[in-house]
Amino acid sequence: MATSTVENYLKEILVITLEEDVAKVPMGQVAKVLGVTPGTATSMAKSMERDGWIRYFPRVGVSLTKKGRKLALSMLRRHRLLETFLVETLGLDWSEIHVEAEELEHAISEKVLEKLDEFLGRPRFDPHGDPIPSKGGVIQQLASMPLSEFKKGAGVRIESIVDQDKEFLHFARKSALVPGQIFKITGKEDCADAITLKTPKGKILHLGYRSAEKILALPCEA
Amino acid sequence: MATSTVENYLKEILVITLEEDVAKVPMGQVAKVLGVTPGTATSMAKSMERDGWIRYFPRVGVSLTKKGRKLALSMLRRHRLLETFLVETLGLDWSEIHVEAEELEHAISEKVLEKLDEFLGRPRFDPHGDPIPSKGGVIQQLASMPLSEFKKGAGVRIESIVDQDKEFLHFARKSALVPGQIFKITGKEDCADAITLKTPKGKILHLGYRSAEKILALPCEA
DNA sequence: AATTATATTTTGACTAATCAAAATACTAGA
DNA sequence: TCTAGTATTTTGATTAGTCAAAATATAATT
Repeated sequence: MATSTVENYLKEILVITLEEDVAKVPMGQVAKVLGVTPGTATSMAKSMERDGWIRYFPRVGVSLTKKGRKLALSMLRRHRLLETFLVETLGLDWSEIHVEAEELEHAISEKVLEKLDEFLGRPRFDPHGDPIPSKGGVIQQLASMPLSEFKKGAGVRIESIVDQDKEFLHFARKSALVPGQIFKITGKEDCADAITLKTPKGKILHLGYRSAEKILALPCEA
Repeated sequence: MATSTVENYLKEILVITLEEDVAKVPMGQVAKVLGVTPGTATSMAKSMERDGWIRYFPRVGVSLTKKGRKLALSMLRRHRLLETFLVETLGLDWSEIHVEAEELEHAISEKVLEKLDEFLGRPRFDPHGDPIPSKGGVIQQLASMPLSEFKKGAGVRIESIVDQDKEFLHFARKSALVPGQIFKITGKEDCADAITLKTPKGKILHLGYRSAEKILALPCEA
């Protein structure tokens, strides 16, 4: 039914809606995340509205219809299950899986996906720590927030890394900034825009705000 | 470089070349296996010649260039490794894997494929019994022939089923007509176009020539 | 050899997805 | 409120892949 281009648009619109908790995503942003010119995004928006995937509000933005959200969630499920497979089963590097899953998600059928899910033991989170939508399209929303927004002294558990940049992911992993890892925020200096973290084992880590904003965490007992 | 449409054309042209051992594949046949009109096949042939994938001889047919053959072999490798994965690892039904692999083969990268190959233990044959081309593009050619061409009394080992029809594959499996299975040809009646097979365990099976032609086998001690 | 049948190619048209660049609408600052 | 800047939409063009149907070439039969 939908082409893989349409699937990509839907998925990205969903991700923005979830991450920023907005109702309508402006065309500029759509164009940016999809790597196309704004004009292209506009014309896609029109044809996707014609086909009932989204609602298009000229000069404002787009939102998903029920049908569109359903497919978008299914794409997100595919993407995250595939990432899990690539890491867990095939042992690919954490920094490589995004691009690979991006391709495979359009080619894998529901049937194969279910078998894969079963094979992986029905995981609920992907290697980045992001929740995998259920088959029925339910996605667990966590109240995580960027590391930069926690107060000094807080205990945090890393939830996910909101950046697909290869180098940054590499750095993150080397620094133990991986989902599940627990830290205590031992220092926070607004003027110097620096945050200091400490693992339970006593290892110390310094981060700038720019980086700290890309790391989502949940409060937890440190 | 190549679109997945081009990849499909190349793979099908290769398969025909291997199976029928011909140098040039006529456009009608290309159109048929790819499920497009003859006109489409012709125009694709021209653009693929322009891009150096094939040689096009008007009113005669097409053949693969070195570059085209290389990619075609790589597609065949992907296809067959994926089929192996779908059966061995995910436990999909033998009759379903062709269509699934057909999609996935265009989306899987060399890197992921190598990891998959390793994970599967570098298999040399797919579930149909067809040889999997090596990474370097070498494909083992076996001197198998259709069941219908063996003489009465001959021992045979099923090599592969040359048919992707779901129903036929289903029937074949139910009748133990699977790669590796050994039979003895206990009867052959040209007029009635019937062949009788017997398993080492004594089970008896009757086949018409139409079906026997679709089953490739190697001679072996029964 | 003439005619018929079959295979192949041409032609003209269409859809999806894209870009560049011009036109337009909105927003925020002076 | 007027203006300058930014975001969005239009316009016109391009490429890949496809079809239907007409035109043409080749092969087969009488």
